[in-house]
Amino acid sequence: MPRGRPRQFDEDAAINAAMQVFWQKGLAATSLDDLADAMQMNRPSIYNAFGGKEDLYRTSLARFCGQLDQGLASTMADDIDLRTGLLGFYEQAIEVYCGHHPAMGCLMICTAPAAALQNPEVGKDLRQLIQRLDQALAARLALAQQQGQLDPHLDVAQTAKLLQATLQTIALRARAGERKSSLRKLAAHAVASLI
Amino acid sequence: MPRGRPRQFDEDAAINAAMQVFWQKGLAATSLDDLADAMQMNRPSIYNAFGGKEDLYRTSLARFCGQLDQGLASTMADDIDLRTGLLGFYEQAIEVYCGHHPAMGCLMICTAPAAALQNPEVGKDLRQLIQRLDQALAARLALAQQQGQLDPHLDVAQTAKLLQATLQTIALRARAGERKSSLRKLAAHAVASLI
DNA sequence: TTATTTTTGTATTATTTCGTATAAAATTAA
DNA sequence: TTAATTTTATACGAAATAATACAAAAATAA
Repeated sequence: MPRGRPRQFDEDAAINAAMQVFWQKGLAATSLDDLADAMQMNRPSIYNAFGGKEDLYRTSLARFCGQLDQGLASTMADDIDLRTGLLGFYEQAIEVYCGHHPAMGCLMICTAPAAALQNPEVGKDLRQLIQRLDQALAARLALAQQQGQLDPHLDVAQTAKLLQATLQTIALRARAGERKSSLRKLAAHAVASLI
Repeated sequence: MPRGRPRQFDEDAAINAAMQVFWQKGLAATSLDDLADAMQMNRPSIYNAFGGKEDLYRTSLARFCGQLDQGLASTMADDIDLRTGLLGFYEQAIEVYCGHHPAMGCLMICTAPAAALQNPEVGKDLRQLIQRLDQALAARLALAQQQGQLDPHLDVAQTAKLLQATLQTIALRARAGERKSSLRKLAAHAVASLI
């Protein structure tokens, strides 16, 4: 047990609350007062527990992408058919991206690019997350190729990038108001035409 | 000739200056002081000539996308081979997206989504611009199909969306620091695998 | 010349936002 | 019980921002 006065907030719940605000408003348009309201904390407590606004944004980003990662790992496990798994991954993403009214798309894809130049650390996060997803998808494609479930001449690295492009367009279109049904059709067409 | 004191600023140059600022910082992180500095105008003149910040952002957005439109029309004219034209369009976009240091990607794709929920008019602009590009690409694909230059079974509407997805991922990756050479490879692979 | 119109530039006011200072509160360690 | 530690909550001050008021400037129209 730590020594001082116990915290009154739950760290997970607080980060989740912050994440919702950032997801809706982006980094720049979110004030610490907005965060304090949503997190039910006062500003000094936020500074003390999480650092400044950018730190908290990056923490939220990491959590959001961690959840997507989990979705990727569960739907696209090596023992699940590649195409089935991919469609499941997109389906899960669509549910997240369209899970609010209005739909908010993806925290990373829809809000981090705007902040990336003003906040170089965010830019670095964005770059790394894109790279990681490219690599994860390429690795899964390479396995399928090895197992003879994929055209052996397919360029897995480039195809992985186009599969991520599909995820990105789903995120953007969701935030722009496109319907789930339309996004599902798009995902299906991407899988069918790319691999 | 209008009656009063003549304007000291050039409207086109002023909008271009504003566009540069929005392109780098996004809507929310840009203040009217930033704009006044870049446009070499004082704030009351900006309000008078262009309305508030959101109006000026939408004006910048329209101009930016108008320029991309021109690029699309010139590179993908009906009398130019579809694949050649598409590659030319992507090449042109890459030059624009990577034309600064650091690269800024696309004003629309990289900054409008973050602002879309707070500023419904921006959301509407985003939605319409995405739709227009889908339609323009689909129309060009349909023509090529009619001329026997494309698999007649290809779903032109869905393929158009994936071609736009390619443009979007190029924009995002450019802003995240990916190199021109890498983006060119991606564009080439997309064209080769999608149509 | 005089009146009218529009832009310009300075100034002003109110609001937001950030970051921190400070003291009280609540816990553990000694 | 006392000291030490950490969080909480209020408050404060500095800076940024928005939006407008107002008078001077520069043009045209009569």
